[in-house]
Amino acid sequence: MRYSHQREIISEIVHSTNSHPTADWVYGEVRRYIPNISLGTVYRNLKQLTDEGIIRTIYDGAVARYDWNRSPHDHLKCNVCGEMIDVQLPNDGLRRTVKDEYDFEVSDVEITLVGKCNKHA
Amino acid sequence: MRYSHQREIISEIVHSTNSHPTADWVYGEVRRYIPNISLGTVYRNLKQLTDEGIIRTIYDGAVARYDWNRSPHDHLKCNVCGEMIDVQLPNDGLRRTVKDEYDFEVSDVEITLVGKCNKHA
DNA sequence: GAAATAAATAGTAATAATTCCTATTATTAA
DNA sequence: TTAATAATAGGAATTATTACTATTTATTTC
Ligand SMILES: [Mn+2]
Ligand SMILES: [Mn+2]
Ligand SMILES: [Zn+2]
Ligand SMILES: [Zn+2]
Repeated sequence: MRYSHQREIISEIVHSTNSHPTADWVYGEVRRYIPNISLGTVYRNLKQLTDEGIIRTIYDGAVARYDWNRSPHDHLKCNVCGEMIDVQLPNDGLRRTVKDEYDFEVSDVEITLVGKCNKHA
Repeated sequence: MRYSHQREIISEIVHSTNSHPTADWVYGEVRRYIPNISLGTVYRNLKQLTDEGIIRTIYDGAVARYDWNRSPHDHLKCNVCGEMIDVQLPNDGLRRTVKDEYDFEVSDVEITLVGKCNKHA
């Protein structure tokens, strides 16, 4: 994977926010710097960055969102303001439970708690 | 919501399997009983059944799957055979953690553990 | 530093999943 | 039975994403 200006900007933009942006939002931001970039280029690079482990892809319902935070963590999703908040929840218990009770070898834990964030009383 | 034959069959089909089927799979099955049913009807009814609380909609990556099991539960997803297995994991700890540490009011807990099921040694 | 090589791009077409639209049909209440 | 209207089939539209291709650009070689 050789250097490209567009990938560099895309990576910087994803790294600049905690909002877990969608491809479309990233596209809008990149255009401020590269007005004629194509949406396909944004998608291709977001995928490449994910494959290289530079960012993470997460799913919010049916749409993909991108996350600069690669360390294992979970999310709180506020269904009032839509915000996705990073949290680190203990999951050793869960891992052990499924290993013991279901003989299931866990490689990845995905936890999303949906509800109301503290901005709404 | 008044009675419809198509909705009845769709509901029965979702209730007949533990496989968390996609809309397309349900469509294929319903056609064995109602050959000229339309895919739109399948989607509309799956949504209505979800809204009425008769089934649940869950997301596996970007595609919706449907689940007859309405009681709160979690999923193990085997990335070898693709199976989604129902499990009940304790989450009181998680709820309390986010309530205390983030002042976040949880209404729904979504946990998916990805890995390898016991069918693969 | 120019030429050769091939990865990356812009622009656009294609696909997949899902929703919307509308004339017709079927369910239910009177 | 009839009237009111929810639901349907069939197809068009939408949304998110991927694929295609001629051209551009980064990197390597001389
Ligand atoms: Mn995150
Ligand atoms: Mn389930
Ligand atoms: Zn909020
Ligand atoms: Zn398996």
